[in-house]
Amino acid sequence: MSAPSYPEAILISERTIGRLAQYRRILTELVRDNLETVHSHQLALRCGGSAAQVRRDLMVIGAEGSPNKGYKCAKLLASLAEFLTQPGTQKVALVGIGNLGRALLSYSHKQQPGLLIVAAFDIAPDKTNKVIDGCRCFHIDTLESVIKEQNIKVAIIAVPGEAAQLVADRLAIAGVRGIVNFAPAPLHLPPSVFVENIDVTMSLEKVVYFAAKGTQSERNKSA
Amino acid sequence: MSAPSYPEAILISERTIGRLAQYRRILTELVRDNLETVHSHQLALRCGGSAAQVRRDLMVIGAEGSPNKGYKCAKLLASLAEFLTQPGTQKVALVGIGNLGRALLSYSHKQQPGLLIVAAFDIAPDKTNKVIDGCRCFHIDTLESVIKEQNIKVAIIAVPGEAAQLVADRLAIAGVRGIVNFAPAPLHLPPSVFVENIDVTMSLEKVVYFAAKGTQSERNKSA
DNA sequence: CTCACATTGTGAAAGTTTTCACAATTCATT
DNA sequence: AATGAATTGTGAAAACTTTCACAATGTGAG
Ligand SMILES: NC(=O)c1ccc[n+]([C@@H]2O[C@H](COP(=O)([O-])OP(=O)(O)OC[C@H]3O[C@@H](n4cnc5c(N)ncnc54)[C@H](O)[C@@H]3O)[C@@H](O)[C@H]2O)c1
Ligand SMILES: NC(=O)c1ccc[n+]([C@@H]2O[C@H](COP(=O)([O-])OP(=O)(O)OC[C@H]3O[C@@H](n4cnc5c(N)ncnc54)[C@H](O)[C@@H]3O)[C@@H](O)[C@H]2O)c1
Repeated sequence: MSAPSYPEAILISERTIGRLAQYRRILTELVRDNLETVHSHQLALRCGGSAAQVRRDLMVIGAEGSPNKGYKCAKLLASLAEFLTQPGTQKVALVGIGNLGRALLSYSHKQQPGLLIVAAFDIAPDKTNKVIDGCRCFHIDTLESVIKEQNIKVAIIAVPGEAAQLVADRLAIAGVRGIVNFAPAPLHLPPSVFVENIDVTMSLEKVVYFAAKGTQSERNKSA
Repeated sequence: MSAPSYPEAILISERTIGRLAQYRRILTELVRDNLETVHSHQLALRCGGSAAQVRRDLMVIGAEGSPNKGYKCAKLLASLAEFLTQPGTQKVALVGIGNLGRALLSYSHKQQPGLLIVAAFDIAPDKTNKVIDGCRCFHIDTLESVIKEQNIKVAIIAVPGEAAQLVADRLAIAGVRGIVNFAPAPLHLPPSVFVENIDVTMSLEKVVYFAAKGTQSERNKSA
């Protein structure tokens, strides 16, 4: 017996996972447009990377293309979808129904296959106990019970910076394993919770800097 | 005489610039709270990095701290502000007054010292020729003239993906040198224009992946 | 005044990510 | 069938980023 002692599941970098998600989005379009096959350099063009990088990324999920013909769109899309976990499957919670929160609700709602925000929370009574863009809005007091009831594992934080850590702690205790954080404050959480920060002000300041000084190529990318 | 032939202005990485912007934000708070000095490890805690990294970052702008006492908050803030170009100085344009665009307008408006959105554009007549959150909204047809008139160098794109490249081209021709792009499409522009992509869907998918699989530490960060 | 200590500044090591470059493979055409 | 052109898969190099670790340096206590 003894656990098979896997070759220690090769861990895949955050960067690579992000790009794989992009490839999925692109392939969804290609398949919709009835494209049969696609070359690495075409994918590179559509995501802003290099062909070599596309091939390397696809290597990690064991995708196979054929020389001179490239990758089969449908097959590759299926591989990516399986690898990344089906979209639409994951239920997402939103905390903070302010200006940004409402934009995200309308966005989630519109996305075709995308991730779905199924519950939103706020502390302001006038924002709760209603349905916005098809999503039920609850008072923050019910956060734990709703998250557990619906077995939600992913959340988005869109509350003011001062409230972010408190909200994050509660989410983590309620069982959330991954958070997208829009508040400009670092979250201190156990490493079992994955956090992705989106800091719009920081991005703007970067752009201001490089717009003023000489630019720095528009390489790499994305949040 | 002869131009001093600078030691070839050491080019500073995008990552570092982003963190310097974070330090500035943190220091603004510290100064507001009348803190005299700050240690590298305190800054690290408040931005989610390591003390060594903070020191290395500050090194590139030639900041000086004193052993055992750390950095002088006021002086460091001044150095950062000078290095990054004064905030509030830079005028920003917004293209796309949809759900996200309006959230950004209200945000810009609220930010204390922050970057200021001074002109917004949309193609829909019902969104233009009014003032939202203190920002004048114009029809997209007037983009070139307004941008040139106000000498705007930085813009935010918040239009649907299909329109993004077209808008970007027009911005670049009008003289914009840096763009924050929220549309999930890569922009192909001359390298003299700096582009920072913020891809919310990609970030969410990353979080979904790492929430499902074992996590990957909440290291590094931000957009 | 001297000592013990906390902290900076930084060269060098370690780690990570991207790019290069090329053999192997497939397909279209002759 | 053989040739040539295009493209994949991937080891190895290059480039870049972070961490380590420690000498140098102020600071405050005794
Ligand atoms: N608006 C933007 O475009 C934008 C862009 C980038 C980042 N952000 C960040 O996103 C966050 C939200 O921004 P916003 O513009 O939507 O602000 P907002 O003030 O419009 O909305 C914040 C919402 O959070 C709610 N809230 C406050 N404390 C709470 C708590 N403890 N629990 C639950 N809900 C609480 C408020 O009632 C409000 O509805 C802020 O941290 C902001 O810095 C906003
Ligand atoms: N809403 C979100 O939370 C969110 C999050 C991440 C990314 N995004 C992306 O940001 C962009 C905008 O999202 P949104 O939710 O605000 O969409 P939206 O449909 O609410 O707004 C888009 C706006 O762009 C305008 N527009 C369309 N074509 C234009 C053109 N050629 N020139 C000028 N204006 C034009 C429309 O009139 C509309 O007002 C999209 O690319 C979306 O994928 C949105």
